[in-house]
Amino acid sequence: MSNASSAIERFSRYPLGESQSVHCPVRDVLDRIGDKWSMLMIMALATRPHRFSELHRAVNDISKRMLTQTLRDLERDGLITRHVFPTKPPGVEYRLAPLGLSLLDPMAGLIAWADRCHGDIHAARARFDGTPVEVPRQAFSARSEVPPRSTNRQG
Amino acid sequence: MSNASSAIERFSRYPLGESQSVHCPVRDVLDRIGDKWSMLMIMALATRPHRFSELHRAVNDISKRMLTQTLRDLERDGLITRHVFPTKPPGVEYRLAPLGLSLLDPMAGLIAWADRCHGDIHAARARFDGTPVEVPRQAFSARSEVPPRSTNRQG
DNA sequence: TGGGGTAGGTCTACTATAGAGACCACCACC
DNA sequence: GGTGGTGGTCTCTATAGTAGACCTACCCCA
Repeated sequence: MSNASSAIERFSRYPLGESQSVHCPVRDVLDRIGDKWSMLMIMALATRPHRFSELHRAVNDISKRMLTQTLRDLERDGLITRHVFPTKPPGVEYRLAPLGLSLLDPMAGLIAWADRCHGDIHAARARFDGTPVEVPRQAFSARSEVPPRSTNRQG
Repeated sequence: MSNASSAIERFSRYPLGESQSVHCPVRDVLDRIGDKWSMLMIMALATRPHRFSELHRAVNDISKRMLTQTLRDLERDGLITRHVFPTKPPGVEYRLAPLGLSLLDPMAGLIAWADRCHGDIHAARARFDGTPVEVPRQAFSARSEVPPRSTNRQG
């Protein structure tokens, strides 16, 4: 947590709104790699190049459609490259481009955090789900007709 | 890129498939903070506590519905806390919990990367969109009836 | 010689999720 | 006494994601 304060300073420089998204690399990049599959692809490719179906097996709950689309977007953004081998049937290999490689380091920090903290997160989640909401979320509405929303929406 | 290789080693330890997602903190955490808004909220709250409508103004293209939901999920996972002030009308303040604070550091690395590389990403994107696909993506199907997919899907 | 398997995708239909915007109750202010 | 601001919820619609059939072309096996 040493440079968290410098992080704070850095964050405060960015306008987060959509209207300035052209000035906001954060929005720009988060929209790209912050989807459900992109980081998983990068992680899979981090160790070695993968074939299409290898990736499909590695991340076994992605649909082929989303796999194709994610891979294409990643290629479009220069994070991965696509190599076709003229075998029969042709094989296609995906590998990290230098830009994608440069993402590994910052990603590793996030992964490490996830690894450290997912226990705490689960604990907090269990606590939250178990704790009845004594006052309704809607700050006004003091009317007692509305039930406390049953509190156990264990999504 | 100094510890990218250690990152690679780290990544290779994780099973990325859904079937083992209970063993995969990456999936677990990415599904939470890897959505469209969570990181933006964390960033906004990094500098100081915010009221509900302050957050809405800071990230002006989020709907109130998603704002509520994102905030609640973040609270549920122990990343932020929610404080109600008994003013008239009541005010609600959101602030980073220690767990959320600990996320700032790894996030800062990602933000810095985004800042450094979004120029390259845009360049790659323009290059990709400008480059006609000389061979159809579908590796077989050498039939020339299918047009080269018009290549300019400038999404 | 014909059927099944594999490769890398595409296409269509269905479903889950996000977004838009109305609404709520209350109060301060002009 | 109408307007705007408070923190949300609700419903409806649009968009995105999922499941799964399908495609071409080759190989192996019988």
